Amino acid sequence: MTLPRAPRGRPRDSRAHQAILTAAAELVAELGYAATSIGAVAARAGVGKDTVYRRWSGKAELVYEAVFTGTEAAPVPDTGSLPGDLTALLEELVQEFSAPAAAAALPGLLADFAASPELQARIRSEFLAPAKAGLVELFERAVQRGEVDPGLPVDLVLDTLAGAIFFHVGLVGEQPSPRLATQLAALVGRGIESR
Amino acid sequence: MTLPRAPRGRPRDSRAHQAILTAAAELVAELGYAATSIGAVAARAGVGKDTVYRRWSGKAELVYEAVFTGTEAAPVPDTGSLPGDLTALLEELVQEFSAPAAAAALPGLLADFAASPELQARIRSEFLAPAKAGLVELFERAVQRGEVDPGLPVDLVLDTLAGAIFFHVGLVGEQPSPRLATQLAALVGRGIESR
Amino acid sequence: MTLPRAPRGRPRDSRAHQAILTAAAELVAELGYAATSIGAVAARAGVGKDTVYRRWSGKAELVYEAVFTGTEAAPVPDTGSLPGDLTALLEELVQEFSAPAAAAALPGLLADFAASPELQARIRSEFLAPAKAGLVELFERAVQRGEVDPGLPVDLVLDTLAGAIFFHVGLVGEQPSPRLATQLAALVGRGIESR
Amino acid sequence: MTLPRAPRGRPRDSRAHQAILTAAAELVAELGYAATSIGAVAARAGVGKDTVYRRWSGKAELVYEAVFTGTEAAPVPDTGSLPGDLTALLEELVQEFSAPAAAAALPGLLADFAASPELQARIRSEFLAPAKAGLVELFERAVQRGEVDPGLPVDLVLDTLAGAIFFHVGLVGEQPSPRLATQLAALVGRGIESR
DNA sequence: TATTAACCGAGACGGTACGTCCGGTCTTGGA
DNA sequence: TCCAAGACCGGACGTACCGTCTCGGTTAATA
Repeated sequence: MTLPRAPRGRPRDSRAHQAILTAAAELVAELGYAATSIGAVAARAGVGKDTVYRRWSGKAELVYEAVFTGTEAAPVPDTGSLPGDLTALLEELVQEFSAPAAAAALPGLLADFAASPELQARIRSEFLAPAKAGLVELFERAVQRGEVDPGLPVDLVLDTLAGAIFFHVGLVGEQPSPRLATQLAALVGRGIESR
Repeated sequence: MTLPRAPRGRPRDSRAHQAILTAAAELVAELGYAATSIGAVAARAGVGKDTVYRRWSGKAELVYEAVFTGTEAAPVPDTGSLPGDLTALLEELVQEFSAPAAAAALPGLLADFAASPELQARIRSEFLAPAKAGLVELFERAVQRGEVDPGLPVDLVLDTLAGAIFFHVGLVGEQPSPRLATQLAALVGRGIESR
Repeated sequence: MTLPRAPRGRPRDSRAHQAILTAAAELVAELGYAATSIGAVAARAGVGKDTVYRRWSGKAELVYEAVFTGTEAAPVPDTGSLPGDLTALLEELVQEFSAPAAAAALPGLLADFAASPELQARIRSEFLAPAKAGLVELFERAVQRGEVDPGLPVDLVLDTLAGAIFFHVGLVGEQPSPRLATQLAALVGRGIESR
Repeated sequence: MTLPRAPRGRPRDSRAHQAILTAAAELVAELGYAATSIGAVAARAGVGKDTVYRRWSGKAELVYEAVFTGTEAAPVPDTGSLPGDLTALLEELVQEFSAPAAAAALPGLLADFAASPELQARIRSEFLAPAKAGLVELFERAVQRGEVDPGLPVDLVLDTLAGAIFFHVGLVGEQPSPRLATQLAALVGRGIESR
């Protein structure tokens, strides 16, 4: 157990914290991920570079938190049918991935995460694990309704959904078609339904 | 018509060209994409930096050619059935994406390509367009056999297949399961077959 | 009035400052001015290149300070006679110009200074102006003793003395004859004395 | 003995020779010595770089010939008196040194010559030796007229005259005062006359 | 109330890579 | 053998960031 470690000295300034996140999200949206530097984020936030490094280990962690942690974890959709649930889930995912800052950050972010085992583990546990849990819940209900068979390769389905959207958003660079979620839900939904 | 533009002056040395590509592929496999610098590639190839910049505009273009252009364009599979064709196609794709240098390069490469409109266009026309053409051919045969309906969203299927594999390879960082191609072919194959 | 401009942030490291100057002087003496690069100076000083560029705008300014600013401004000689004063002044000047680092640096330094209006102004105000002031003082005493007439072209005399020594040292490249100062003092001294 | 070595193959193109010299003089006058590169000279002359290197060993030799060899060796002045001869000689020297291309080239040229023993020797033998010969001739006449004593340190006088003008032209960067030659002739003339 | 520890902004630190430029050489096809 | 063109290797340039460190100064909780 880690003791709570009663904090001594001056406590961290939460306004600085927020200012850094805001500055990071803005700069990523304006300049892109690669052209966003820690120094520039600190300068825009009116903060020293150390104040950034004291809280985040690097650009990837900072931008990840700035861009993807604002989103409230939406409840797992429950529309009563697998296609409906999938469509709802994907619409959410599409929306999250195609927000300006997110779309600008995603490819670079993924590259930095992929290059570091520690970050890879973090992304798996903090981003993919909850998503997988939601997907599992959704599938369990579909199994009970007889729509899919148990034993689905959930990881594969998750990689497929996320990968499809990422590839589309990352390599097109424009707002994704509004039908993307529907089409993808249909494609994958039929791919996994029982027969 | 593009004029042949009679070449003048000393022609470019094809051994230098090849040495650079080899050095780039090796360094990416050894150090990863981010830690590979143009200067280091030039040094290992025994070449001046200018000789690299004369041929490629930057790291992304160079590594892309070094890692993905060696592969011979395999013929579109024709096994007689949609699932067979898809599986064959995906096995090829999985193999190409999970070669050591390719797996090490992919995330960073995709990030750099996504960050530049010019490179984005190149990847679309040189990598995705041929793949789409192959997929179209494959689907046309499946339509004639009655396995799928005409009017498939081929782009979406392509993004789905490539995205799924990329996401899997990029975020796991290990050799992909040998069943990946089969499972994905089954998933997507069933998703698009006519009924 | 220049505001004191309260310094903020980490102060500059005076050991780095000194190490750079020492390294620059050594390299100029060893390799010559042209073969001395900022990068090599930084490396020998154990310092990043930025640390050099933060203090000096280029090689000329750095080497000038490294080679000519160590010298204490010697007091204007006062031997009681014009020939004595001139000889003493010139012996000092010869000694300063023919120190190994100075002799190696002078021609290149002069070339770089001559090529830039800003540097030209600096050399005029920081090097020539004090020398001229000393010469004026020396001449004023000689005028009072009746040795020279007032209204001497001091600038011309200064250019003549410095130019003669520079030309000799720069184009011979060896230790100047010990009689150089004496001979030159005699030549110019007689040239300006009143009759 | 070196044989005349009957030339074989295509003879050198003398128009190229002249075009290179002209281009070099122009570029030095326009951009200064340091900013003039062999490549740029070749390009402006419409010539390959090798054609330059085939005739000159480097920038210093080329610019020296381009800037200082056009001048016809003026005859040694013979006005009948030492002051007159000196003034005439110096007016010529001032004019030669302060021509636009010469003034722009001199400091850099001197630096490159000083940095190389071979070039130093060339400048001594090709530039200073003839000048010294002229000075000797001039002084011999003055000795016969009883104006100066034999045994003058001719080298020192030459360094003084040339150094004074060089220092003045190089560090002022403007057209020298028209009185420069007169003043300097008076100064040095009185310095060496017999009494 | 005084001490102390962690915070803060600023900016210098040693390093590394960038992409450009030039030097001097070499290699084409053609004159 | 020369020529124009231009590629070759090497190396310096000056800039930008990285992540760390060092200032003077601030802000609480502890003693």
